Amino acid sequence: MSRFLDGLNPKQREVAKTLEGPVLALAGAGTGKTHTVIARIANIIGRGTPPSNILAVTFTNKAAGELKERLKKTLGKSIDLSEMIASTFHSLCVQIIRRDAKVLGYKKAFSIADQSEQYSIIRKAARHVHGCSKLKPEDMMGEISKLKSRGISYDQFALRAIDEWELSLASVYRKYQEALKLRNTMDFDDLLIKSLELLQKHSPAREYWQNRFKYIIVDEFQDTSEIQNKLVSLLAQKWKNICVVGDDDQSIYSWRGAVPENILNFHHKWAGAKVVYLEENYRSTNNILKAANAVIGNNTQRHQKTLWSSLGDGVEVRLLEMQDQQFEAEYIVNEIKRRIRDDNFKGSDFAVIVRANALTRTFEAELNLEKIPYEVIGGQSFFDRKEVRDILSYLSVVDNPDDDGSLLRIINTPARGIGEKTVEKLGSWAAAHSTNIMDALFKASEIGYLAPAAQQACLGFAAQIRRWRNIARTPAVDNLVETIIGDVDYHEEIEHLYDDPLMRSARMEIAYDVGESLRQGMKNGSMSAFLQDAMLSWREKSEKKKDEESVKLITIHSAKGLEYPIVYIAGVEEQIIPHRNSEEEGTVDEERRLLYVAMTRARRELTLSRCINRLVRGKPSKRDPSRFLLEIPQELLKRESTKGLDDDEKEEVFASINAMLADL
DNA sequence: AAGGAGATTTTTTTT
DNA sequence: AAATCTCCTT
Repeated sequence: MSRFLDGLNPKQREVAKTLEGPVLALAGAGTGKTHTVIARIANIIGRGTPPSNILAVTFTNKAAGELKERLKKTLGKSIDLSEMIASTFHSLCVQIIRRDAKVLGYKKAFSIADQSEQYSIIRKAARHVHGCSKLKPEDMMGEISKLKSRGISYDQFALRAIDEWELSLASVYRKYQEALKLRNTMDFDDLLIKSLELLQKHSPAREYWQNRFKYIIVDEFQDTSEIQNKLVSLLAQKWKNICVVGDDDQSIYSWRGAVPENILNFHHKWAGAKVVYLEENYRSTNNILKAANAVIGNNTQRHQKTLWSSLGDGVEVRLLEMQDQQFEAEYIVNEIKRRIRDDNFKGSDFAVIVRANALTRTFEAELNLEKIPYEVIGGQSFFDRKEVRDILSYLSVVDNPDDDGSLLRIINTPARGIGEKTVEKLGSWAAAHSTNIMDALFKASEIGYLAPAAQQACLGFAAQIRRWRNIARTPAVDNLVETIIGDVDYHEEIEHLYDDPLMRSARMEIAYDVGESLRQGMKNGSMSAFLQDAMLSWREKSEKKKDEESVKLITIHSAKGLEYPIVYIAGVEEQIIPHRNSEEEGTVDEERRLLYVAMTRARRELTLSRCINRLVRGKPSKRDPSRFLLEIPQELLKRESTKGLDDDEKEEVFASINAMLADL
């Protein structure tokens, strides 16, 4: 018996030791899923399989990194895991595509379009399609993305379009794809589609990857899309050693094309699959589980699972009923502060979980005020900052000349006399000569209808780009970011944007940080790889490692898979959860799962909170408690309230709570 | 071309 | 409330 199976319960052991053939592990929240997966992989390697023959697909790149870390600890330093692929579907696909980009008709230095670029392409495409110019690009993008995640091409969609609108959409879809192709760019969906296409049509690629992956593990299988399922099925076709792990109760990404049917039907698709239920929860106390089970029990379409734990009942689940969001934040932050100071807790023991990013604002303000270190996970962050985006666009322009999107972003940032009119002319010239905007920029002198001053500006910028491109081929690429910042006088842009000198230096710092990441990235890959990687994991990369002790502010979606000793779920109100856009039949179930996911993050203490009044987009509004609160047996909830108090009374309540806590 | 006032709209969630 | 867009002036 392998030593890696020690300390697993019988069910977990079943998953970790059944290496041959398909395995489905239905693992409830907190049932030691990751632990089991690690034991399984360690077991595979322990029996002599080289790590390069293993593929572990996780939901985020961060999870992939942690998986490898923990595996390294389990196996010891002597085992080299660098050839084992642990990544998201999207990162895996980038690797598959990069190896055979030419076969697919892309250049190796392809770019990956982020959401804002997707929107801008859609907007442009829709302008010329009858009836679409008024529609919101977000809505169209959503529809198109859904089609793509089901593997439906624009041709297929056009053929079965049932009305005018669908025909128009098909046309936008087509234009969108063509524009991406011209830019040598793929969007997130394309990464999956093109990989699948490659594997289906190009047998050398298929054989290479099928041979390579003798053992495949897919985590969070409930959140895979149709195309992801197809992809992984194809990859596993040769050896059929596929182990999927997931929990239908935690399926919260249907809006991104996830189909829970993948996990519900796995054992039909893979005949003879071993199905294992993991139900013993090692994370939460029974009071928390009882409340969570009560909520999720209201969903009908699910694998019946009942989590239980041997950790005892623990303290009661609380429900705070607060006057407004200001009270809510003060009450919770005050409590956190007190308990850090008096009860020997660290900030990192606490998480405030919310349905939507915007709800973290009040908490941020309050935590700032109380000088408690905190961290917003997800949200707006490093790679989303203008400075980072700008610099990455410069690099992308150097790396992929077809990337019109990035070029347009920085063509006049900082201002260099290439204004709107000029850009428009460059665009039409490029279109007329069926080339990219970069080409137009370089050939500005041939464009007669360009103003002389504009021509000069274009040629000047083109010369700079040429220079950077030469540098990119030399070891001096390590300092390319600094060179660019100097050449374009990016300081000017920053000075222009911010008046506060402190802010200015902070912003410049951010820009230079990209230089550091580039240096790191160049150590083990090309600039293309660095940029592609940045696009796929910018959220995770943005987390500053400084504050291990900080309170976490986090959305439910980002909190999936994580756990915290003490959890507050703020804003448990109608319109928020279930969200106002998800009140139709069928979508409420997913909202319920969201609350379930949030509740099951808690290890020791769980506090739900709702407000009576809340400012919604600047307007005060009366709030109703979430319908899900009524699904929790009331005797499980301990209520605390600041309903209808004025400021003085509020102070009193806080004081008495503090006194009470001090006594404990 | 660039800046600013005023109007308008809005992510729910993320690879 | 905040971010984005429109239109207007310089």
